[in-house]
Amino acid sequence: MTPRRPPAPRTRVTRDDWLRVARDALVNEGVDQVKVAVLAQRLQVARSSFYWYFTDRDHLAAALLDQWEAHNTSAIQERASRPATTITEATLHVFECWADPRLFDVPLEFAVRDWARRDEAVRARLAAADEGRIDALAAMHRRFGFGRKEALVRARVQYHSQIGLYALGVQETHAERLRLLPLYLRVFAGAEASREELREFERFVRSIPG
Amino acid sequence: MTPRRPPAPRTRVTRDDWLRVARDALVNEGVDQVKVAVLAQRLQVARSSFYWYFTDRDHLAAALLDQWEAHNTSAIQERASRPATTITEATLHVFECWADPRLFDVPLEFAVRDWARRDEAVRARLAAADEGRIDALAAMHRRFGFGRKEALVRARVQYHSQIGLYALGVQETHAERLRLLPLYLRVFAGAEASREELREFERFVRSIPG
DNA sequence: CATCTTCCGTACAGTACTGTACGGAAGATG
DNA sequence: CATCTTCCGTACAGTACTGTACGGAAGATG
Repeated sequence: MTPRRPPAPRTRVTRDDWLRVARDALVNEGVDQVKVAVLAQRLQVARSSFYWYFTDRDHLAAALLDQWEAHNTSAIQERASRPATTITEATLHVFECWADPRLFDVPLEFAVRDWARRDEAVRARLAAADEGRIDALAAMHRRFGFGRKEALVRARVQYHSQIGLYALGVQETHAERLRLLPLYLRVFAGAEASREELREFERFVRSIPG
Repeated sequence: MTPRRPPAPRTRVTRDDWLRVARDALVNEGVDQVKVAVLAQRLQVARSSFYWYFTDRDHLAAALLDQWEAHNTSAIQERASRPATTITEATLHVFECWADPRLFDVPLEFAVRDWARRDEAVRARLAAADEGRIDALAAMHRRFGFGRKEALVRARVQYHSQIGLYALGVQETHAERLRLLPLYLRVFAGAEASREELREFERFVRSIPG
């Protein structure tokens, strides 16, 4: 009846493989391009494998969102709440998130933001995340004597500015980042960083691989 | 042969109609959802009408980009180069762009940014636009005595912060915007705005319809 | 090594699009 | 009012996807 097939190398893939290529497609091509057929081709496997791990496309989308939330949301809050003796030192702690791609997955963050603009449920999750992050930054400023309103404004400016920087897709080198650092701190923190604080941050930046 | 059709109301559409629904689809659903079949249905017309005005989808995409460039790029540069006696007054001029949706089409701006993340040619046009806008803001700061480096940083912070604010999809009311205005100015311009300047901007905001 | 479980290849049915061909309707023009 | 031009309806061919059905391969298990 059915002619015997050649032994075939049998490239099996895991659920994580599907998630990984889905994340890449989301980041590089947008949520509309996260297509089962396309991912299957990239994984060199039949689409039916997908339907073993996920019920449908919506199920995959939910899994991608869970991954984003678990990774990016805590990074900022952790750094913002870390003990510091000056506002500039505290601000530099937060800067570590922006400097180290392992702490904050920028491409994924923006893919989710694009996605949110077209999906009500995603939008709600994202708004909650933004609020939590800004609250953490505002609390940080308040610990260094800023009033409630000014702390909120400074938190917003800092967060918006960073998100905006990413939104523009600016590719600053580490060198330029360090060169302009004192000026950024003057604007964001309203104070001058000490030599030691700057040196400490520079050490951190140099320790980032890549 | 062919049975006579009922007279049919004949809803004809123009090239601008196609562009309008395409813009709306781009803004609300992303470039991947700008589909001839969908737009035709929204216009209640056959798809063949589209192919009368445009050669294909790519041609429509180019027309959308032209429209964006013509509208949004000049608004900021015009306000940034307008004469002013203080840095706060100059900054408030630029703020008019962010306050008045007629001057700067925010939804379209962000739809184009999403699009650029996935399309090389769009990315290049967007990068050129960003650079031109920031240059205009930096030149504005230099006119008020800031050094070259600090003028650039202040231009960036202001522009990035605004783009970031939009990226977050923050919906500030005019009232809140006005309430926090002096604080934003202190951060961006590094100076206090005069009562008269604030009152002038408030008048502008109140004159915006809607 | 017989059976069980996990995963995937193939095939099918259905949907949603793109672009082309062509004829004809309706208004514009002399 | 005959002809011309502009635009659109219908029909067709082709492509790219989604989700389901089912059988079977390959490793896991006793």
